[in-house]
Amino acid sequence: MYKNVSLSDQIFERLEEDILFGVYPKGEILTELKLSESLGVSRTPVREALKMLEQEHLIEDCGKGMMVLGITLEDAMNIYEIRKRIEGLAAARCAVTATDEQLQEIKETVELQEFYVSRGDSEKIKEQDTLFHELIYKYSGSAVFYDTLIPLHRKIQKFRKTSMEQKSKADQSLAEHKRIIEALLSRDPFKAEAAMDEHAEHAQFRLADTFNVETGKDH
Amino acid sequence: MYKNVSLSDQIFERLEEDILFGVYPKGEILTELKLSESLGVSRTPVREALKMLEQEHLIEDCGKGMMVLGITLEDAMNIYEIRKRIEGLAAARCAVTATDEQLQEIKETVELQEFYVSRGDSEKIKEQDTLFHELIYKYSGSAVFYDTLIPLHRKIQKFRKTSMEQKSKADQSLAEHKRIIEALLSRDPFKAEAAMDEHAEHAQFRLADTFNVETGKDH
DNA sequence: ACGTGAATACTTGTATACAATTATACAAGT
DNA sequence: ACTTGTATAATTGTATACAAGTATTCACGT
Repeated sequence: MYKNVSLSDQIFERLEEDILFGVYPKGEILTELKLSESLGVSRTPVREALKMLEQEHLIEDCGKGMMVLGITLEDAMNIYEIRKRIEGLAAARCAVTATDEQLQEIKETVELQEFYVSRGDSEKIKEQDTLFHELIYKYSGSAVFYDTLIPLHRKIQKFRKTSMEQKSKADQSLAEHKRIIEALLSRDPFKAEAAMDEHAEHAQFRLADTFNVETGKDH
Repeated sequence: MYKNVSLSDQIFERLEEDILFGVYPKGEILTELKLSESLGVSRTPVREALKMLEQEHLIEDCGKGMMVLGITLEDAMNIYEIRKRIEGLAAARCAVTATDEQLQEIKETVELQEFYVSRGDSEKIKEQDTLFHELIYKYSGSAVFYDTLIPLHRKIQKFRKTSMEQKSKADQSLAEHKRIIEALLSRDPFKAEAAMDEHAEHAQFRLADTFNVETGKDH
């Protein structure tokens, strides 16, 4: 399920990160030829990587190459609106369907996150946060949750990392993860759903606070 | 935003439909060479089509080719669980952000749907149903909703079509679409959200009834 | 100065060739 | 009968060649 060994995949991951972290700013135009030359490979794997980025809606064909779209703060807020509504469900399913070993795997990410929070390493915190959520999607018992939530969660990694640079926010996030893993370990889908819903809600607040956005209501 | 002209895209659409409708049953193995020969094209576009199908999780690399996964009834039920939670939000946004022309475009699909319901043409009903929902995603004001909901809605088209073969269910669905477009035209996000949420809920019931599934609760 | 049109360069889509990996079949030894 | 090793076949990953379409440039006429 998770092999990223081919050149195409490597290039995809690299470009995805570069786009999400602004190395290639919005509006920049990427062409197969230039990328293949700068990366020292042929057009074929570059082309496949661009196809994947296009499917993720991070770039767009603009006639003279692929234009970088990237992720706006507004996109991120909308992603949280969606996550608030379905991550709890995924967590509830996970509480019921995951094996004990899988729950231990999730627990491990919380412990590592605690370690990195004590060190103030926001990059590593973000990594464990990513793993925590992705494992819950993975063990939710249906690929539908995984496939739907993974791209959303991946796309906001830059914003998540920035939030984690504030100690108080990193502490809050960790505390919420602890409540979630506790609910999962006690096999309580209701508690897991509630804890995850609250986590998503708070994470959105933290994002809004970090970037001084009006949280507001949807309508 | 919507150009599907290249061979890759044509092959993708054809294979996607064939997989979703069971022409290629679950477990069947597709190889680039065989497909390229049977379609009379080179491996390159076939390869790209397979990459897209893999990203949509409809096929999976199994070492000796790509194995067809397809969509199970359980997947479809999970997709409805997700749609129930976020389609209402998309509709609410649409009520606020869509232009009058765009709303007319949506209304048009309801009128065509009514025509096809009177004829009992389930294929055409499904097509207009698809268009109705996809336009709402599209005019929801954020690509995030579109990108998230489109693959989910596409994947269950076979189940939607089967449901629409029963006159009573087609009538119900049409009536619900009418309520939604009415709310959209009155620019009422709350009514639009409520009407869409109810529609998704009922559509799930109709699916469950059609295939004799326990609707149950999530947990 | 401005529009028009042709030539040019750029970019992608597709086909094909080749290399490398992996699966398969089959034979030999225990 | 079962494993092991080897040869063979199948399959994909990557590079490259070529064609077609599209944008750009620049010269020319007005």
